[in-house]
Amino acid sequence: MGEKTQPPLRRIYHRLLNRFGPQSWWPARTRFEVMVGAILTQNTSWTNVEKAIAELRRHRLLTPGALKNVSLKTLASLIRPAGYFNVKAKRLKHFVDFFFKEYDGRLERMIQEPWEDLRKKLLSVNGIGPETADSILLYALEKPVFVVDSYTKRILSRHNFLDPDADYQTVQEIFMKNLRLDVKMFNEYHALLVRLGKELCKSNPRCEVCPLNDINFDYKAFLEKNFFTGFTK
DNA sequence: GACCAGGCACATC
DNA sequence: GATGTGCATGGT
Repeated sequence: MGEKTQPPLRRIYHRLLNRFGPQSWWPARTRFEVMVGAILTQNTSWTNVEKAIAELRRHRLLTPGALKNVSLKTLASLIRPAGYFNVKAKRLKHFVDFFFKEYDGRLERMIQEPWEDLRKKLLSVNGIGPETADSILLYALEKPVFVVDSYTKRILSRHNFLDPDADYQTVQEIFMKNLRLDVKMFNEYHALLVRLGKELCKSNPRCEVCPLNDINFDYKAFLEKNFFTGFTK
């Protein structure tokens, strides 16, 4: 595709907020629960994750200590509804092991670390990639990091602000170099993009009713380009 | 029954 | 470095 112009990030944000209202993320009772949810929701719908979280809660496993002591087998069976349960059970274990090894299982120790250092450490944990790390940083620890996900890319590229296969860091920098590093706003912004993605920007989009439809977006050209090839990006 | 969902690691070229 | 594949359930 041709040259991309800089997306009007403030305008987009206010449009979304005006249309959908505050999303009050992350849906969780504790910081630790946010971190668990961040791993469980990898490539998985939140409704399925909720079922897994409910099971963990029912078994009183939503604390670092309890999760550390439960067997891998039991853990996997409880998080079944979240999908990829064998993989995710290991990932949760890797994460709690890391949490105890680095911070003695104490949130207050983790949260006082500069987020740039913490981010690097999180990324070194097997099973934690950039989106999961940033979700933990922003939503569990309230660090000013912008979370990029597939919806973010899809929405920006549909509106021709982004190459569809731009990498994570490129997309993240668009936001973090052009907005105030504001935890509350980053929280809301990402949640709003997910809301837009779920509601209107799915594989069968109705972009003519998208609240961003007049922001650098040629709906007719979009349809001509994508109608026979699918809308997945 | 196909397709999708708030990714990531690993193999292979 | 780019590209492909396995992981798995539940909703539409």
